[in-house]
Amino acid sequence: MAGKEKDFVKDITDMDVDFAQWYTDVIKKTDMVDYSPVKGFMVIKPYGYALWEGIQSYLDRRFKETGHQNMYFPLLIPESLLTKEKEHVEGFAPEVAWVTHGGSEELAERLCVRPTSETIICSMYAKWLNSYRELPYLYNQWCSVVRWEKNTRPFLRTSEFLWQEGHTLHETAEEAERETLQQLEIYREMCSELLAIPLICGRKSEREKFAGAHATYTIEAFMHDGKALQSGTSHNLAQHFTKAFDIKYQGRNGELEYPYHTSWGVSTRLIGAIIMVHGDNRGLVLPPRLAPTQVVIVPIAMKKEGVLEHARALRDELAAAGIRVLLDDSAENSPGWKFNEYEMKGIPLRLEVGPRDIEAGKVLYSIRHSQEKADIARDGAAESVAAILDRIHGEMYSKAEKSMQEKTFVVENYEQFKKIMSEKAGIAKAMWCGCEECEVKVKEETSATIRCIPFDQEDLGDTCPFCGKPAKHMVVMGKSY
RNA sequence: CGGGGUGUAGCGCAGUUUGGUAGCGCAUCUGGUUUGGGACCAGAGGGCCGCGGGUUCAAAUCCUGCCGCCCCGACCA
Repeated sequence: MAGKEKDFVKDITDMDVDFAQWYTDVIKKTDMVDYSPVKGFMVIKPYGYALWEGIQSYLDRRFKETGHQNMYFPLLIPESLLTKEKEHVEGFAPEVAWVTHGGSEELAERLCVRPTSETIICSMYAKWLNSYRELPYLYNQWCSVVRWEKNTRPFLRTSEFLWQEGHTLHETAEEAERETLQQLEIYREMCSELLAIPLICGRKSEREKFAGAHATYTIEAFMHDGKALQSGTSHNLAQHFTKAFDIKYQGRNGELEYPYHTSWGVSTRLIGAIIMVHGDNRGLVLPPRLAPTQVVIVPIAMKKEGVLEHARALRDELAAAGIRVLLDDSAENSPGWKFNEYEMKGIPLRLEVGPRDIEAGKVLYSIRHSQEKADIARDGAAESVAAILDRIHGEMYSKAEKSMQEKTFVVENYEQFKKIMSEKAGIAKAMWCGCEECEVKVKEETSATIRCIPFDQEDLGDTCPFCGKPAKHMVVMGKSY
């Protein structure tokens, strides 16, 4: 870059100089969110919300294909319900918002704004479930939850966030475990197929698991700066809540039984992952299958005869082929301005048509993530564009995967691990003894945590590099958001 | 809750040290010329200088109390 004029506008902080500021610049400049009058509560504007809608429509289809139905449970939960499962209330109490008054009258029992809905849902399930014939219960809800966070950042951690939470009941422990893993797999496929984000999937340590869970499984994504982002979780809750809430049914043998329970969710945090995995110094880079606009057409020298007509015909042809296309024929801004604007907004593919291209029977294209520029024939443009979009998805996934590999290292000893964690974040693969003291010590000294015990185990040695005891599992560690 | 920063036009900022007519860039509006990497000319509109006290002939500027927001930690999707 030295001595060479940048061909884009420098309104965005360099991501390698100040990644946090880069992130804030990107979401503000691309008009995805705005700060509201209440700290930690954000307005999600159309461009940000459209991404959530894309995620919703993919997942909603997958949930329904696997037999789940949507329901809606109330926003407010009586305190007496929240406190029924001991570990759960201890985990969530510090960050719960309370409703204490109705109008000017103080309530006899205060009500919490749901931080998650296990308790209210279990109280209803207890009322409804009678027989094994009704199982499994396969329900999901799309809603928002509130957790009074101390440190908030748009999408990554906000006091209110949008999510979906699935809550299912099953006859057997095996069936519940299968459901838990099946939903995690749907999340993994969503990240891979829709968001072009590679993941490390696995189980959370006892210390990191959900408050009240028997086992928590996670999809961990890794951001440009090397930090991990827990991007979705699926919990096997066993009978912890069903016993606490006295959910019983008459089983096949006539006895009263407690069902096995799962819950799983992803949130608008995924939007933060998209930004921080794919973004660059020009701004946002959106994966083509999710991008609200996949292709933008910028006409050049619009007033020259035939240019606009040509551009409109091209747009109509692409739209008819099912491509989400925008023709920017506004006269207010120059082509250069439009190039920068749509690159900042992360539109995967740009087409340019001007008098020269029309004469040559060609269309110029520019790929957002790679800056690749070339041309395609005007005839059959829709097919070519569809093929390019498909190629972009694969390239973006590979690029993210490569970047993940570059950040990954094997922990040989604690000193080396400490050194790497203090210099930069990274994805550390290590053997681990399985004891919590070791985990806590590493966290206190380096702020890195066990992100998960990956399903894909590797044998890296016999001893835990942190304490020297015999190793039990291979774990992935790192700093996280 | 600790540490750092910041608050002036819709947005981004200068002005505060040393008190004296509230400014710049972008955006907006009008008219015209332009268009292959953020075009140009001419004109116009827009302010409780975060809020409350105080000092002073005079406060964006000095003193004082409060509040908001951002970033970094501890806690968490």
